[in-house]
Amino acid sequence: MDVSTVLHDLNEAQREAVAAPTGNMLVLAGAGSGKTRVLVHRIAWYIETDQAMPYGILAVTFTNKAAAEMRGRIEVLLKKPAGGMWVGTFHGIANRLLRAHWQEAGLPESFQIMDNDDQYRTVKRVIRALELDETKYSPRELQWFINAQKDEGLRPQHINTSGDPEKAVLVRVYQAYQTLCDRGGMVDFAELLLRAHELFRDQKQILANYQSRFRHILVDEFQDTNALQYAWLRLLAGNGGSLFAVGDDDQSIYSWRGAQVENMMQFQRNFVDATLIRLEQNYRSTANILKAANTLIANNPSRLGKELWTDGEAGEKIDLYNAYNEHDESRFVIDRISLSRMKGDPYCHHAILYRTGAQSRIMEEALMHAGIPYKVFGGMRFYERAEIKDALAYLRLSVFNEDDSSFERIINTPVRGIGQRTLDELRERAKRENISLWQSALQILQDKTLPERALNALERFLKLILEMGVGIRDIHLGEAMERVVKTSGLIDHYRKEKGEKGQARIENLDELITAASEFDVSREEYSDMEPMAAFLGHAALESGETQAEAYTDFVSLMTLHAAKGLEFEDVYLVGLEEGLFPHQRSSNDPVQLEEERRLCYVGITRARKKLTITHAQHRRLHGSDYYPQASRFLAELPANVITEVRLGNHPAQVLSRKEQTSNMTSSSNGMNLGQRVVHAKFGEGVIITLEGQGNHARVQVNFEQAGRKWLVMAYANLQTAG
DNA sequence: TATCCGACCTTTTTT
DNA sequence: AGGTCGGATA
Repeated sequence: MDVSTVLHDLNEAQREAVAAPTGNMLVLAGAGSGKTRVLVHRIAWYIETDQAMPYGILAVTFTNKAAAEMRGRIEVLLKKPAGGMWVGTFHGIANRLLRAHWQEAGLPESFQIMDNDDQYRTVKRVIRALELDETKYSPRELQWFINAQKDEGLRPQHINTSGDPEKAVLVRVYQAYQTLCDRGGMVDFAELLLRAHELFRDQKQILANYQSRFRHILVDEFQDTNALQYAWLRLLAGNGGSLFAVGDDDQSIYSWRGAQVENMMQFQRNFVDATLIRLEQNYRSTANILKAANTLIANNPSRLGKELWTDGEAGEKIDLYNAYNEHDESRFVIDRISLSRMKGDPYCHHAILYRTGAQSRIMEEALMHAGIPYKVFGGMRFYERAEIKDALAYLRLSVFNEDDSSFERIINTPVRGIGQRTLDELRERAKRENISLWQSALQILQDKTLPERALNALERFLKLILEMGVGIRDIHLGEAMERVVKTSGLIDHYRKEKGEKGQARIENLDELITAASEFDVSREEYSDMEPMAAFLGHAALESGETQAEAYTDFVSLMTLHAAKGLEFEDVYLVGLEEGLFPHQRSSNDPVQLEEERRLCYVGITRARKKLTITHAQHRRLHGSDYYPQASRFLAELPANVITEVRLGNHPAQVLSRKEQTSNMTSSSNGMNLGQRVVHAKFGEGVIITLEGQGNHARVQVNFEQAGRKWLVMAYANLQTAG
């Protein structure tokens, strides 16, 4: 292939980035500016100009999907497989490193990867073992705490509790959790990164080897990197390497899970020779859509700065519809989609994007009612399903008896008469003797410290696992999986579950057997792993992308977060209301508010041809009524690219009588939702929530001056106003 | 020991 | 409103 092919079809800024001399570079790539294209072409450029072999290139992404796409596009461009090149997620690459250097990393050879759910259960076990009050120390929060520490690269001993007894407890849980993980050879997601970082930091020889191998490192979505990922990259890049980082600070929407946009600013300080290139020409959206996006995001004070432009058409204006309520909103959206479809646009050109997952239901109902095919993205993934995790736990336990978390998961699934008493005894002894649950069970069987019944049940369980494990490492993965599913009793167990759910679970178990038989252990990235470890790692790290079946036409429904990186002809951005978007929990903090705005920016820039925004005057949420104000983001959009949609027939007339009456009903106190009231101290406001009856009735009022207050009707002495 | 009921909570999600 | 989780109950 000719080098010119690599530079062909690129704009000036893209070409500059692709053909820049080897060195550190930060590419500020706006939405739709050909970010992946630049990454892929940069790699091809290295190879075609003989600056690098595929063997010397490392490309890192955040999702498996992005990694797969990148690899695919590179191979298309090079017209050959890119053997020897590492393309993967941070976690996938960390896993690969740790499998190859498990000894130096201080891990057992076949360490297990825990997913979120495994981690949650383990944290919970630790809290119980430490006899802490679960209501005071919630497992969720502790899990979050532990991950936040790891994301910062902190081990328990590094954390300064500075005499804070509360924090000391958190650290104690972290410590106990880590001890438990280490004993069972369990590695959580953050631990993968932490160990990979420590490996490079502490093993100079290993680091030197990889530094001399990967002279060319490329990172996608750089704005999403956390402290640890960036530190790891810096170690690997060292002084002589070249780090090509592509990102967009305006699309940083994951700070709440540790991503640090500051890494982009930091990059230029850490790599003083680094060049900065901006990709601002947009190939996706119309000029009107870009104008809206640019104007909105300009309200964020802390940006690197960038303005998208296109040489394409202005396009249609953005439609804005103020719905009567959420049903009217969904009806409006679905009517529009039907109309568009009649004009010849397939359903798959349409996406409905929302802030919170709870908003999908109303849309789904309306779509179902209208008989429009749709798909909700971002539900439970294949390998996260209970039945799949059960089967994998059997597999793990049969291979590695000491795996406590698998033991806990399946000891009584299906129910086999092993109850709380037995479990307590098992845990108690395991803790006392500092042994695994399996060993604890063996001892109990020997000492007969439980009633006959329980002992029998326990013995049957151990025998089952032992028999299951005979020679299981030596047979094909598919056969192993089949044996596990067939002998575990899971099929019968799930057959008893009523409804279609049980049937679906059994089908999933069948699919798991298929997945195991078809799993390709010969892939290059698994070269340092045993087949079983490779498969289990795959199950944890690639929890089964919710992939659309090919050749089917459907409307896509997803959260704004899930929409990042995607594009659609027609985008419906729904629920643009204060409290919902920006979300209540972000509205009080300027930093979080900026992130909400970036989220809105992401949403707007998903649209190619047409953007429609909706908000409702009245919305039922978590069982109570809200009369939200329009989102502040609407006021930040330029008026000259917006068309306010007024329907010929007023929405209220479309409502059924039942809906009208239910919405008009006033409470027993003569107060209505949305009613303006006066309070002696707080002044004027609007009732936004009504709860309870008579003397117990409480209202939430949004006061113009004093903000939101909860008041008890019996004491508040509210007067109606306006 | 298994099942049922009610209290509680409710942003975003990848690995 | 709807799902989850833990405790109470049969």
